Amino acid sequence: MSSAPDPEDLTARARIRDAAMRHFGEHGFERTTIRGIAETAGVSSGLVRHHFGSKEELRKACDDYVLRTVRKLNDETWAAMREGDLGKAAAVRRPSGAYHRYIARSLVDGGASELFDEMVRMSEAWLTAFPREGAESDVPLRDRAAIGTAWGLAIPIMFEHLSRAFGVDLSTPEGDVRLASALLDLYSHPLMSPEEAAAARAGLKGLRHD
Amino acid sequence: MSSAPDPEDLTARARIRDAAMRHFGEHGFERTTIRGIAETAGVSSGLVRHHFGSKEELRKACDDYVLRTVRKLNDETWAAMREGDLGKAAAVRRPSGAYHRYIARSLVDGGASELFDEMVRMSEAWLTAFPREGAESDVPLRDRAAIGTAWGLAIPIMFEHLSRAFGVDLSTPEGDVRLASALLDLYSHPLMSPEEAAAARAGLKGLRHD
DNA sequence: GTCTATATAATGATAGAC
DNA sequence: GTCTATCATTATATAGAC
Repeated sequence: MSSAPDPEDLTARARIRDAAMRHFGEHGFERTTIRGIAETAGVSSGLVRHHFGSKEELRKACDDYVLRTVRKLNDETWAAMREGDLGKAAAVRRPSGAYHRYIARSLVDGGASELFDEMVRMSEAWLTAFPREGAESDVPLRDRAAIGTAWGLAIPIMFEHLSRAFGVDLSTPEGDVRLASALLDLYSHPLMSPEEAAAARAGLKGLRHD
Repeated sequence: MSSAPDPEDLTARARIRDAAMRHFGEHGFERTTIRGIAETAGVSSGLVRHHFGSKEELRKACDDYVLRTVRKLNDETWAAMREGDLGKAAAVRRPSGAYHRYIARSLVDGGASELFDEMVRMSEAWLTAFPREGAESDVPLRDRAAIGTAWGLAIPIMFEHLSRAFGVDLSTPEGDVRLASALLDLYSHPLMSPEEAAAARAGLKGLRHD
């Protein structure tokens, strides 16, 4: 899916980082062992230390790499949209399984603040470039972008749960279409009528906070 | 916010479980130590073992408790809706901070499958009881309920990130209103126009899966 | 750049006294 | 029901050879 590997890749350092990302994503930071990463990367634990110093530094390297990758994907999506190639734009945005779990974990561990903030800024740019019709809301753009980002991330974060609920492995082509269809349906139809929203808003006003 | 504590609470056993939920939620399962839980609960580590046998069993007890709590909240929401008390329904649904992080972690660790599945069933019931207008979609109810559940959970899961993006602590009354307003806005306005959705759907069809 | 071997610290589990 | 003391395991970090 595009995104040629960095030149610095293919090296032992890159293999270690990729293995780390997989282990962190699958087992979480704490349960992941340097020895396990080393084994997956086909190197010794000593070499991991040599390249990254500590487990914590290794995580930072992974965070940086993910951030760079997301930026690149965003740029590619803009390019595809400028060319009017919607299919390509969708393909680029399609989440690549390798980063899914790592991002999900990282987000919940609280370590991916930079990534989240950047994605909110990206969402703001998208919402500005493609405003929905009849949009004269008093809700700040930033707020909508933030929730949009959270909703977008909810998919990779709960990927396994969603697959189970759908009854299909969403990482397969069939599952992918099912997921995209459902998302498109939800994105193009409001979940509440204007009346329901007004009623809820009114109910909100009379709310006691305890 | 309703939900009187279980009768079995107030005991050392309950204090341990509550402390465990806090520690698991804040630091994750692996990083949490039995000694730390014991200290927070004001008991010895030996007593934790006495009551729950092992760390894993303790986690299961937490999962059960959360599941029971979510069921109770759902029932209370139905009751409030039947009474037409929308404000109360909103108040009940308001996430209680104590379970937020625990649920978020649990969901990402893959341990809360039962909870997620139950919430999807609850969402199906809600979507059935309150169908949106003009709903003659070929997208299965279950699929929409699953994504709706994931979106709903995205808020507590990324609570800190959202607070940072909003520039307000969303657990405060002011933040709460900001969040609810934004959610209401997004729920009552489609993010895509029918034309955009159709174009995206068409783009999806011509997609190569690699 | 890469490896082996070791030191040190922390943890879950356990046993047994009160 | 509740506690203290101890064992066995495991992982990071380190040192140093090749």
